[in-house]
Amino acid sequence: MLLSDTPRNGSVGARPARVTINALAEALGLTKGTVSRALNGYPDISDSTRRRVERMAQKMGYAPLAHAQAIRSGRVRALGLVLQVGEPDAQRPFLADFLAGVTTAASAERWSLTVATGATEAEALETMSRLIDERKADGFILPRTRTDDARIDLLRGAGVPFVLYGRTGDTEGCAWFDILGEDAMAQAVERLHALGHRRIGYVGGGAGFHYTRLRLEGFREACVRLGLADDGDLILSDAVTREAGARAGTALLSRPEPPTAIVCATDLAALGVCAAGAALGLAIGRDLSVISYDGVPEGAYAEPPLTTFEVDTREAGARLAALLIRRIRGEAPEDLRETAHARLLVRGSDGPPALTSTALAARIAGARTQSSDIKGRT
Amino acid sequence: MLLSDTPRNGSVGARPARVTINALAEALGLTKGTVSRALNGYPDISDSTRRRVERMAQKMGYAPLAHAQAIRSGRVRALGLVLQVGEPDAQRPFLADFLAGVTTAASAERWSLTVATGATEAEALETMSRLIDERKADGFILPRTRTDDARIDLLRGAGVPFVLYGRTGDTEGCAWFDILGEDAMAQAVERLHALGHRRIGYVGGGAGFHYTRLRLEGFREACVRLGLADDGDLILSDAVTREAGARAGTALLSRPEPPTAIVCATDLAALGVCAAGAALGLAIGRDLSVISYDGVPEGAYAEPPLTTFEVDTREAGARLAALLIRRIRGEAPEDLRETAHARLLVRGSDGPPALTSTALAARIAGARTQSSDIKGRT
DNA sequence: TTCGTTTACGAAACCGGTTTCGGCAAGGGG
DNA sequence: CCCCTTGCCGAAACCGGTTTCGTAAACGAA
Repeated sequence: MLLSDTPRNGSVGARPARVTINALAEALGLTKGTVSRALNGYPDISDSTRRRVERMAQKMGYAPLAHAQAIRSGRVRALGLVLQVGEPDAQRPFLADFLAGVTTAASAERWSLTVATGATEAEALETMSRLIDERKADGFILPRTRTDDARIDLLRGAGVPFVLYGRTGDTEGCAWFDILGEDAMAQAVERLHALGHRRIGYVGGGAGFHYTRLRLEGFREACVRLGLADDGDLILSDAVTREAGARAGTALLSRPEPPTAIVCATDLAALGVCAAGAALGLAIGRDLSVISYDGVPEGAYAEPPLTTFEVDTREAGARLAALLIRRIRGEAPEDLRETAHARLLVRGSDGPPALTSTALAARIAGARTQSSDIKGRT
Repeated sequence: MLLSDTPRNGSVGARPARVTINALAEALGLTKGTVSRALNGYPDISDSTRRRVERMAQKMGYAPLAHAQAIRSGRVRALGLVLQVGEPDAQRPFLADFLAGVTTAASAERWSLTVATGATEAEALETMSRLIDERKADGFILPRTRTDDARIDLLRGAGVPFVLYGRTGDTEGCAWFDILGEDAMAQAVERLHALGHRRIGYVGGGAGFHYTRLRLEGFREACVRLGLADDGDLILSDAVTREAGARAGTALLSRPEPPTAIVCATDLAALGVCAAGAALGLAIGRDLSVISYDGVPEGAYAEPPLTTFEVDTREAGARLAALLIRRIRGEAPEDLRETAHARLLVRGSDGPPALTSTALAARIAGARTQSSDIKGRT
């Protein structure tokens, strides 16, 4: 043919030929149809024959080719994952762990993982369509779910199985695994309240992502439950980068009655808040407490190290893979919904308030004057 | 059959049937064999027919199923990538970029990417064998190559195409893409020399990885060329974590004649070196200069931000994918070797030396006494 | 005109599995 | 003893492609 082809078996190291179902059948004195049925649990095969086939398959090291099976069954035994790169993403440092979880769980069932990417949402959708068209995956894991998620619409429409990492608005036909971020946020408030904080600020996550909504709800619920003023002024949103976190932190600390503690929906925002606080001369963990969520590695090396809720991303990947395989095998989505808890990692960024809100406001005002003096001089 | 199967076309949204080569052939009044040959560039098809087939294929949206092609051709149009997780890895923050590069380039040729993981080298090898057995990939990208790499032996033995991200000891049959880390290290030395540094230390990378050897060579070559004392005492190795970097930094700064600048093979080690220097009361960028390599995001937020060599990981992934596809198509490995340069990112961790080595030693000795005083007190 | 080559396509085998169908033999009931 | 099940397996179709082989028609040369 025209396309350049090199037979792989050049020279000496010729690869040993694969054991096919035909070879196996011949060795057993059976037909390949019988062998196939024996291996796939058909009821019209005697137990003795089935055992004989299985033993011989084991002995000869027979493993069916997924793509050969796929031609008839339509299943390639592959999970699909389309990553949307190109926007800030707190989960990115954990990608390797996530992949480890997914692939390990998939391997256990002899499934594999097909990964693709898209720079924008539109591109991700397009990529997903292509993978569906080419049957490169039997189903998809959808990370970073939005309240209103176009990927879900696409897959629902196409009738392709999927499982969410996160929850979403319209749950019909959705299977998912999620960490209860709302519980973590509530727990953060409880902890700060117990430490003596009475004005607690909040810096939320990215707009549109469902976790943002849930975590804010968790924060609010705990505030109400503990009788803390539900002061809308202390709640800011849409901070997923250090820079946005710093802006939000500065804004919160500039309030007439600033919070003595700030809960953040993401570590990156929290690192920004800490930087903003430090820039105002505050000792994080004393003058200002910060608790956040994610467990990014950098948090451990921040000064002070970040108190945060850690997520077992690897386990999440493993659960998602297992759920998706079951979903592809036909189980109802309603039966495939799991949640887990984040684990609090107590480090150095929180503690009893060293100052009251009023005293804090004075300190901050002082720092501002000083810093503008400095600015004036340089 | 026994295995639970749900027809995907439940309810209304039944997926439109795929366009098969048979449907296409029928629409054209040709046989599927002819259509196949027309689409695959066989010479025994007239130009007019070929054009007619291509137009109709376009119109009907025909795209062959990779796994159906694979059954005959043995090619699944998939690249393989086995990640070794579970050990510290400076490249991890860039995994998403790397995958973006690989998958984008692969998609352009209608290839996909199969990802798997292994916790240890043995597990990674086993996983790779499984992928080969099950033909889940036609070839592999090997990241983080070692001077003596077991994966290369495995793939060479099995006759499976591969391409290295990095170079290796025995280059026979190897295709690769690599960044010239040795040039970066040499450039770092030149820069520091030009700034006035005369005693420059070095903290190397992980043992066994080929980049470690190359970067050290680059450092040494530049030192010799510039007439700097090739003082073995100023060279330390095997630091790929912050902690190891801190230990190495402390060790170098404890020398009788400490270096006024330290070049690091990895950013993580450099962050540790900076922390160690700061702990000794040194102003990084003045009392001690540090230049490293990788361009990890945290480097930009360190205090001071790290001067480092940035790698275009996404482009690397794209190049590797393109090279591997060509390799799988039969091109000779010797023709598939590319390199690129890292880009210097001048930030705040380097500058002219504020102190001589002797003065620095005195400062450090002073800091040590003071700190042990403090330790004694607490 | 005739005969040997090309050209260009059809027909069918093939890849490695799965699934349907049909039938033989053993077993059970009348 | 016969008939009807039932159990169990072989035979063959099938999935969606690729590749080989054969051949009719067009073409070129003698």
